[in-house]
Amino acid sequence: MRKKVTLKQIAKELDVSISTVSKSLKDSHEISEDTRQKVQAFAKLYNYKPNNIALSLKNKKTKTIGIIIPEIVHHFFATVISGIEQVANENAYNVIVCLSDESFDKEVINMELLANGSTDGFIMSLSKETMQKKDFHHIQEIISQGMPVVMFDRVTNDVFCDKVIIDDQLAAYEAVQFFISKGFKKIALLTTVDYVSVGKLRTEGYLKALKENGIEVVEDLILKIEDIDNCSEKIESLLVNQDFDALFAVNELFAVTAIKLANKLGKKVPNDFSVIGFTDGIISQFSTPSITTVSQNGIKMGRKAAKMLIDRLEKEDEDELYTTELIETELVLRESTTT
Amino acid sequence: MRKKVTLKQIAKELDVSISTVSKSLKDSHEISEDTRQKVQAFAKLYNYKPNNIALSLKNKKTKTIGIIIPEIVHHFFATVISGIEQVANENAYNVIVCLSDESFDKEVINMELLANGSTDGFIMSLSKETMQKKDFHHIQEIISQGMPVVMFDRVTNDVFCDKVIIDDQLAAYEAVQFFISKGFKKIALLTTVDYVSVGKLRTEGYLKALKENGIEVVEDLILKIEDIDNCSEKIESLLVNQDFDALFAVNELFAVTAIKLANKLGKKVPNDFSVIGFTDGIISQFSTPSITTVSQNGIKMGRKAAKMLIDRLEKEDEDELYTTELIETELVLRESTTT
DNA sequence: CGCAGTTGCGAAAACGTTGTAGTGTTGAAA
DNA sequence: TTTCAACACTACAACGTTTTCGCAACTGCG
Repeated sequence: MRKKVTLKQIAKELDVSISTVSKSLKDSHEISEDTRQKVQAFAKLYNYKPNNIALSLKNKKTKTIGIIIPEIVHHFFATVISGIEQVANENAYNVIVCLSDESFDKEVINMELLANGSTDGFIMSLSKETMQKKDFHHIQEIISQGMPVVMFDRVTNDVFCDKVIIDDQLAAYEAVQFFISKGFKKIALLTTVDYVSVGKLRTEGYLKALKENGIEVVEDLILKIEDIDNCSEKIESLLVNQDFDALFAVNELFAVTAIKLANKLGKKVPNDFSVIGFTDGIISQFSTPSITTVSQNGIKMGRKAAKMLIDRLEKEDEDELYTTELIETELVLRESTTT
Repeated sequence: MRKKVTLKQIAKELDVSISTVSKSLKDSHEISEDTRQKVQAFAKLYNYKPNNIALSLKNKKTKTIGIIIPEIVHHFFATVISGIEQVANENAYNVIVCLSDESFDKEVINMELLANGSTDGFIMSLSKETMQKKDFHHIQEIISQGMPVVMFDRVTNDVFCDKVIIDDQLAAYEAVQFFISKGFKKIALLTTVDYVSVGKLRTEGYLKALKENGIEVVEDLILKIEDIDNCSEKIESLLVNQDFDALFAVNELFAVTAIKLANKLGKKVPNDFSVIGFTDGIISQFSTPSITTVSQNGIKMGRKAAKMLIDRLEKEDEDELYTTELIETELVLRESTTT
């Protein structure tokens, strides 16, 4: 076994000082051509690479970004990580990923762990439990220590920091407008409970579109779902008991579940009713019929978040001007809507 | 802004030595009750947490696992990460993720970067390019430096290290056996080019099942696809020109694509032919019809890999006995096969 | 020959932590 | 009165790196 070689060992071997070795490798003019070449040759031979940990300690910089997300087995979050990783890589940063599993405690523990020197900053999306508790002390604490934080997608107004979101309300509004432009008036909504910020905003967009077009809001057409894993029954009862010609779902799981249940009940999408989902994931692309959806560009979101964080890290003067960037969405037309 | 407090600062503030502070916080019996309490109270007040980087440097351990995978926007890899993360968390390890993007160079760069002190070991799945080039020097190098590596899914026999794989050949064999037990004799295969180890093994399982049952191998029923993004044409020509009553695909994308194209051509699954895919991902669950598939338990695979790595890290005596663990697969029956 | 300037290198501090090896004071036993 | 242990604490080295400062030896100039 050939352990990693250090400056000290090279120095000893060549009978020079550590400083000389370090300077030689950095092509310092203080060192004679002769010595420089000798050291460099030796270093190359033994494949010397400086120890990152030592560098981090010395420079008080880790060149590492901490990512805290609720789940990784979720296409949207995976794409965001992918985007972050791209920009991180371009800027010689590493990415360390922690999962909160939608748990407040895990979110706190992970952040505190990483904040103790392991990362230079954070990019995060709040866990459900955190949003419900509205407890953001752990984040405030980290920001107050001078460590930059960028929040994306699931954000809160209670914390001042940079944010990257899509304009959820506008996106939902446009989706519903699309329905209305097709002549649909009875539009159902499948959404989440209100503490999920994005669900709430999308609901607002839905309501706004109806109001602006003078369409009455029918409460029975709005289904707020708490538990995503057991949503079938509720959706089925909506399908059975209500009459509508279009359905807007705030995520793709709701959309595909509704379509599957409709099939079971002998209704056909889009013939009996049209469907628009949210988040352009695998499901929307590959289900039959494929689902028209509000595409939320995760890659772009990740890239933007990473850019914001790195900008702040590399900029010396810390201006307190936090910004919130909006990532544009796009309605991707597929088979679940009539043309 | 309240910067992180260090031992030195506490020592200065309380007018004691750094050692005293360190020992007080560790409840050393060398320190008087009085001093201990004073220090601990102060540390708590200022929310002292030891600096991970300094600890890493001192202990020559980072408590961090490096993960190198080809892609994160891929449900299977996401589940593996999830599994790794679970075990890592249980053992107070962190997880640092790097993406090779299926590129050899990125794989090398990322590994070398992380190997310079950032991680204690690696869990990785080879990039396509690496498998094609059969160049594993970067991995050998890291292992020879005494850093443990665990490979999963896309592995190679050319590197000696711990491995976690599914029995690809057996799994494919069983899937094809299932078809044969249903009376199907004309079984098509959608597979990858041979340098992708899993594709090759699954192909072998297919061939073995046919042979054992005395079924002639028809080359025209076997389609080896190079480029996953442009597979439609080739699959379509298979569907049009060949006649078969069952189709086995080595991943779910091939499976769903075949089903969609069949639909377009007026053929129905499973009425006209049955389909079995590989990898129990989102697509298989939510496509219509949902797809019978060989379930590859990513979580379990990740957990196992993490356990193997951590075991090796925590065990002092390094035995050179590398093992290869097999994760069992399961045929999940859904709508794409006749019952 | 004397002085300043250059060249080539080394010593040491710093980053934050831990643990070993002292050090000085007190009290009790011989 | 001496000796020794116990106590409570401090100094220092070490992990691997970078960088500032200092110190020789040599060069060139007057």
